[in-house]
Amino acid sequence: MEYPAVAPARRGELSDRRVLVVEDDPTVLEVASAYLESAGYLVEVATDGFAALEAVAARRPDLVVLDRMLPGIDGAEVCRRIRASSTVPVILLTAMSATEDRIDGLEAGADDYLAKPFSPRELVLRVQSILRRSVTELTPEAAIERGPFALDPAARIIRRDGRELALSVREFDLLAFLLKHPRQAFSREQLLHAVWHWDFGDLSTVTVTVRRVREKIEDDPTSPTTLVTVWGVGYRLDL
Amino acid sequence: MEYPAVAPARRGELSDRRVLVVEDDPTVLEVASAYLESAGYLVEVATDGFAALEAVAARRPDLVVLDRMLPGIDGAEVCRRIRASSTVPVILLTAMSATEDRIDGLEAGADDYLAKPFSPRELVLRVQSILRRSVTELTPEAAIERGPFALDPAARIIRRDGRELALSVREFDLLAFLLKHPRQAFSREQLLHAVWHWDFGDLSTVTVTVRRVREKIEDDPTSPTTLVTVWGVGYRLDL
DNA sequence: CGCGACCGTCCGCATTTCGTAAGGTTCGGA
DNA sequence: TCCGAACCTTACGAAATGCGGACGGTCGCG
Repeated sequence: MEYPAVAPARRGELSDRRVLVVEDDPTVLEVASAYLESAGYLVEVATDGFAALEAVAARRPDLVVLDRMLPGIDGAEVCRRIRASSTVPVILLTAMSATEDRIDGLEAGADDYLAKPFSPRELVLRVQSILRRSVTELTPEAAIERGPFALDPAARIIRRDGRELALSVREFDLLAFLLKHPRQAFSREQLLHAVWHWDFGDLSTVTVTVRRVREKIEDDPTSPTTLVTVWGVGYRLDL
Repeated sequence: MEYPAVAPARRGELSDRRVLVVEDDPTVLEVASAYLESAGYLVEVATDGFAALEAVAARRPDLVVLDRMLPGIDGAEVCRRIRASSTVPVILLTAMSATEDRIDGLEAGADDYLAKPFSPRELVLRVQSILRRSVTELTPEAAIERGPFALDPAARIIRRDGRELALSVREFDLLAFLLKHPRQAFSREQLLHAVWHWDFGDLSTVTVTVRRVREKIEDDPTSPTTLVTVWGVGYRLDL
């Protein structure tokens, strides 16, 4: 079996957490964003301190990756101002591993640090580690009600006509994704990427999981009316 | 005395927080108090274990800084007794940086520890870090009534259908947390962080405590209907 | 100093999950 | 009608997951 370049988010944590990356170096920004996205996060970016503060207020990310050295306001100062109005976890990227910076960072209220140059994998690991534990700071995902289906992401429950469906982790994640994007056709590759966070792999994995979901939501699984096949393309959820 | 170069408390946030410092060495006590006060905390002091226990009960501080070496009762022992009746965060001052002490401290229920001789700056930083982290849990806790359960955080009592449950400290903390966040699925790791205040550790600790709580709240603990398992994810309290 | 409560850890077992493969079926174009 | 590709169905088995039981260490109390 083949593995993606970065460890995928853990099961049950595939929810679309938003991470704000604040970095003025385009190269670093590009690399960090790519790795975080491939780990399943929605990445938003800002290239200076003011934009960062605006983004935190407006977009309410679940976590902030913040460069210590920024044009305009200093990173630690940005961190302090974020702290003045928010408890969002902050990972500070420091130029050196000097204790001076570390103390400043602690003082500014950062939750973790990473000395540059840093490994993008390690960044992903730290982000995952913090988000895995966080409970209260996370913005709760909104419940969705569409057609006969009701999705409660926090409880990890999907109901159909009020009855709770007995779904496994994969089945839940797949159906939840489709419920968030109804009436839209997705290829197997797209689903493998969006739900499994795999960059490559056996596409029949998707086929079989679709089959299993159908078994639980279709009145007649042999002729689906809700999770339909789009021939030559993939699948679509009709409501 | 030279005045500490620590960031002052932000207005409206850290003010009014009461920190109890338990330390028999007058010099250390003086220095620590000065730094904490200049950081905006209201500092109260105790010079031995008995006075500390009394102060915790009577003054209900928001955080306790506790020397490991005390005349009379041992610091770790004081910590344990505090834990028996309170969830107030405790920072333990250990004489040496030996891992031995650290383990003892964690076992006694301390939230953090600091090796002596310590930098007063760092002490302030740790205090800030912990109080910021638990700001929501420190706000005066209101009684909650949900379904058949009634939670009285101040008295540390949980009733079910009016009958008081005989819960141990850990069991109480876990059930209380779940009662505060009903119908929401939590991973073991989240629970370990939110209830145990551990950033690492054996996840089976959570599993076992869940089992013990089930024994006391479920009609049939072998097929739970209230504290249910979310397969591949964790646990959820349904009411 | 023994007894029980508490609590973290560990082990064996049962169950569930899920990727993979293999063979059958359907679809659409020529 | 024929054919290949796309899709479906089923089954298998390794791995993951959860659970009960038990053990040992610590602490409180008589």
